Amino acid sequence: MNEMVNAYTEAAAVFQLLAHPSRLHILDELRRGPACVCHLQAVLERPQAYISQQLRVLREADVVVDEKDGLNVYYRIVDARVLRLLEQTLGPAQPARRVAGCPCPHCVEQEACCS
Amino acid sequence: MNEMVNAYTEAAAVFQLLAHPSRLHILDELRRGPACVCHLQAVLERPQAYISQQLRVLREADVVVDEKDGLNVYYRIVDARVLRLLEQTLGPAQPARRVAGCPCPHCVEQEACCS
DNA sequence: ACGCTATATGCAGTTCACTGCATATAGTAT
DNA sequence: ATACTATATGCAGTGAACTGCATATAGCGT
Repeated sequence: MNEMVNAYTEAAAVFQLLAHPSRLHILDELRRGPACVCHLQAVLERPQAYISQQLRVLREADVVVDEKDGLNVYYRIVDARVLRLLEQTLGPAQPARRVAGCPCPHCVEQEACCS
Repeated sequence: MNEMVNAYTEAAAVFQLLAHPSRLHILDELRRGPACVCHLQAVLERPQAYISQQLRVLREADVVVDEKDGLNVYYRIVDARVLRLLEQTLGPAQPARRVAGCPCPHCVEQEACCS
């Protein structure tokens, strides 16, 4: 029976991660594809430190992983269980998108250089 | 965009309800079928007041409803979304069962009256 | 009416997560 | 080396959730 209690505790820990609007928003954005901190910062309209804090929570729970690319750090979801829960709750993932306020290479349009 | 933020807040509230081992245990037991407070009390091995507290949280969130039958109050899950999340996380519901320490009519075996 | 059982509610102490702010690290460019 | 950008970390204040305990309600049997 004790192993069952632990099962509930474990499951509760996963739900705890999702029980937060900002983290949910971050994860929903990451469902679209890997994104850097500045991207999430622009989408959530929250201070950078705040985003990093929530990302740390998700990272330490092995829900997301980070991948450095020069100055930028790209995060992506690696927990299939979380992905299923997100789909169940928020519906199918939306397509990736560029974000206005984000200066990362993925978001800055390749503009004509000599206009 | 504000309605999206609210969507995250709403979803987070649901996850918050599930982000607790005792509530998860209670809901997993209720998946087997309606159960009275004394039943849950026996299963969780927690004081009655504690069980009622958690049930109140679930009731006020419209996840469960109560139905009085004499002295006993039977609870059951009415939120399909929560049922799906439980199945996703804990697997399929187990069959109903009688519980030793529970004095309610559903659990007390109909013993031979004159033995 | 009285007592007994099943359940609900109120309240207080404690813990813990959330949030903001200041600062540290690390990579890049000049 | 210096300056700048992107991100991470540390710390403290606040508030909310968890928990336990005492008590209230409500139905049943005598």
